[in-house]
Amino acid sequence: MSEMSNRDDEKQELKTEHSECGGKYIDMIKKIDDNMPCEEEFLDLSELFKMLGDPTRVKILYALSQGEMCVCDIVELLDVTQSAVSHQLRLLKQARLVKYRRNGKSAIYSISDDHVYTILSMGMEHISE
Amino acid sequence: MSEMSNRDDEKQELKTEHSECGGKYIDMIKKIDDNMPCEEEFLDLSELFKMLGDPTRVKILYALSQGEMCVCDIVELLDVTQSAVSHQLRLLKQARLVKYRRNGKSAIYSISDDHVYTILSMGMEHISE
DNA sequence: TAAACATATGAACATTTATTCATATGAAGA
DNA sequence: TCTTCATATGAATAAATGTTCATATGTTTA
Repeated sequence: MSEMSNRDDEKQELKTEHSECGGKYIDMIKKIDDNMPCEEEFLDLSELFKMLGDPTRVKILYALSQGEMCVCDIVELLDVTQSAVSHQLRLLKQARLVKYRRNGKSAIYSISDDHVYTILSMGMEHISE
Repeated sequence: MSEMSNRDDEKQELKTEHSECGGKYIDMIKKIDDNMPCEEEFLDLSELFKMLGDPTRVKILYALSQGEMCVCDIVELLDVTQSAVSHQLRLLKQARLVKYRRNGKSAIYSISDDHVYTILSMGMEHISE
């Protein structure tokens, strides 16, 4: 987790006492606490995963991982309403997980960067253990 | 996404027609559809990410990624109620993302496998782009 | 065995979230 | 310009989720 930098300047004072249970771990805990990523970082991280934490969105992302396509293609591929797809695409767009361009009447969506693909694959690998 | 096998035997008939918009993509869509992972697979996948899609759980997992620790250590490290931590640990345990053992009065929790760590790191990398 | 500590859990509550339905916007073609 | 197709969006609703509070369970020690 070396990528996690510590941007939290107003970090809380470390308690000088520790409950009995983990007495021997105090130093370890203190060290971890000093390097804890800040609240905002955790929020961003969970926000990212939250986007992947819905069947419809994960399907959409999987579909797009195969190549860019328009909304009606997605609607046909998955068994989801056009409206539902559109709503979810908006969320994915806001989260910058997908991008889109207009082509005539169509809106062509695609995965915005390779990380998304990688994370999905990791997830897939995990669940098939 | 080669890890995604197709376990869905009762797959829907492919529509023979396609709306005008993506006419030229028909073959691509058909090919993608044939290889779509099944519903259950998508459910499992989104379920996994859902577990990572909450600030408290992500914090807990981050803490545990630094080493095993007991509940009260986690409570101290994060700024969360003992009850909230316990509830979330139960979910994480159900999802097999963490495991635990008892040590006297304490319950020592730890990350159940390396994938979790890897996925977290990927996520971190993504949000700091 | 009684008290203290560590953790777990059920119920209640407030919030968030995803879908649906109806409709609006926007682009292309007749 | 009128119609049609493709997509977007607002409001409403139902369901899922996370926290809190109170309390239960389980373990150690006096």
